[in-house]
Amino acid sequence: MEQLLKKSVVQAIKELYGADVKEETVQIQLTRKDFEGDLTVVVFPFLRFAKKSPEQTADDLGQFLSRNLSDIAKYNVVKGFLNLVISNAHWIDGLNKAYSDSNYGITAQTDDSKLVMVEYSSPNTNKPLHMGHIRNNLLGHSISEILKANGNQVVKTNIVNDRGIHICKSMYAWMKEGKGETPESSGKKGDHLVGEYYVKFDRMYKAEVAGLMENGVPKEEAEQSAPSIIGAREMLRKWEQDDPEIRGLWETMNQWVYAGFDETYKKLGVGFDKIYYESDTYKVGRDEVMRGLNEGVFEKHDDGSVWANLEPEGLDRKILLRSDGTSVYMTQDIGTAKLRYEDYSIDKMVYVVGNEQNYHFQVLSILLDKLGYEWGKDLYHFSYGMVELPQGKMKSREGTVVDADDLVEEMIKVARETSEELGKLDEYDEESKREIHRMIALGALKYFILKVDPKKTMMFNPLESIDFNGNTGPFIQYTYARIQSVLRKAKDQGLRRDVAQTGLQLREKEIELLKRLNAFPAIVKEAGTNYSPALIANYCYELVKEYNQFYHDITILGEPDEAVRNFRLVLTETTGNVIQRGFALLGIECPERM
RNA sequence: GCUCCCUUAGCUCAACCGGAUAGAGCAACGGCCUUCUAAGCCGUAGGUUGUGGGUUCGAGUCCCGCAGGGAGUACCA
Repeated sequence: MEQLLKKSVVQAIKELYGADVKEETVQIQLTRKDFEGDLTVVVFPFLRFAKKSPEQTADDLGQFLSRNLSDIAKYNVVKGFLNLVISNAHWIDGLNKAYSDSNYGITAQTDDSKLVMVEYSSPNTNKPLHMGHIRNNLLGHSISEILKANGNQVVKTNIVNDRGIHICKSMYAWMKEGKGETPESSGKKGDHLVGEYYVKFDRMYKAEVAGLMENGVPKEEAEQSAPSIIGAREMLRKWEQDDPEIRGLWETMNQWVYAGFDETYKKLGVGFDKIYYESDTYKVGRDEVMRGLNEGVFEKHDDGSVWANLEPEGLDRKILLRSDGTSVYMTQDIGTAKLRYEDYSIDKMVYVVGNEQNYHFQVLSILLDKLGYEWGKDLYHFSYGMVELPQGKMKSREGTVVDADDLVEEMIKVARETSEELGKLDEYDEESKREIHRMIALGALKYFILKVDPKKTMMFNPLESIDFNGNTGPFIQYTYARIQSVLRKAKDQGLRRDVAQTGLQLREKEIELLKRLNAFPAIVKEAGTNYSPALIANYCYELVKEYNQFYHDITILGEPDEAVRNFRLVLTETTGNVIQRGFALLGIECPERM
């Protein structure tokens, strides 16, 4: 409709004023609620062609459009805004299409679909996942679903940062103080256990540095010469030299962590098509760096470290290999990228990584370009904002984190309590109840995170917890459950549904709802081009708010006129389908009752 | 120091690449369950969009200055 309208406006300007305007300059927006109408044309841009007042110009256009477009029932002019009222038949026709199309709003993949690889999660294997990782995982999963819904082929990938100084720190502390503790012996989840040793390392290290400083060693020297950091570095060096003992311990501890991560991923409902391990890719990266060095792209310092000089690009120098020959983060990212492009014919590479790494990706892109990869500059860093606590940023080492597993458990507990208080599920067995509580808890958590603009820093206050009323996931799930309840009752009464008649008189709430439903495909597209699950979340909220008003004001099953009742049932079912489809794009499930 | 980002109601967030009188939820107060699920619906109150300029028919949105907050700039990842 909007496309058609734009074309007609262009035509109108030509016929009325003899000027050529581009379709892009035609501004169509939804009419504000305070005015009568559905769509509004902004006429200010055309005044210079019309050489008339805004009101007069709008009126000219209004007359032209209602003559030429049958779906325009009437129009009115307020200042420079032309408000168009679209016919009911048009909206009902749109509803019927949505109702009959089991993929309404979704663009199917085809043979020449683009292949998009989405990297997300990418955890370090030295500590458990926290709230920040949850945001990353949920965004990555949702973005993947949204890209699929826009006709792309998507490969979800995870680069596990399983090697490096960080894991050596946990290993060092475990060797020193672990006394052979394992997940089995302690009953602790593997990632949590390893994380504890990471924290222990930090305490050990800080104590050593403090001790050295008390003995008059300067701070910087103390930080470099503390026994624990030297020990950890030594382990990293041995690891890169394939020392069997170190490799054995490393493998054991990593397995503990993977088992823990798998559990958390499963709970969150996220997954991957292809997993890369830094322990495999860093060598490829190291080879690439050496190649760059030989080709004169990088430079070697006297101490043996290898650097990229990015000063010509207006940036700094960046280290690529340490003086002891070990790799840094950047080294492996180069290798990982190369491997991926060898493994897949990638049209677009998306990195879901926090905005604290903006600089890193700027550099990565330049380095790959320097190494001769033409796709280097096409990497897209989906840069999302941090999750902050009232005390500020989360820090794993200092233990100021909201643990992912704890948070999910807490949410389930609250969901169960709320549910039991309301008592609507009393006649169900424990198993079904647990399943519904889980859906609601995750719905609340996921929606809470995904409804905010990914680019923005967001605040989470653990003390206030996450709401289940108002603009929340459970509110939207509740509406879905309510809809299913109506549909079940309709079925019990033997009511059949069929496409609605277009000639019906409609109530205002019904038209509002129809308009919302009509907008869904455009929202899915917009969410795709903007990489924004938040647009889907906010849309679902507005749709559901609209539906609840309709539900409250207007009877469905009690309507005596069969055609009208049928229309309302179609409207109800379609709303339910759109909610479910929209929520699926967010990775949120909808319970049939709650 | 240098670079980038942020600042909207008491709190958490919206505002469709510059459009009409800046919207929701939470918290507060008041109404609505004999009727399709009250995790709902309706209403009241709450704002000089951090601040000062500029650009134009029109600025929360674009440009410049200032204040406050954050991130990056490591032989950390």
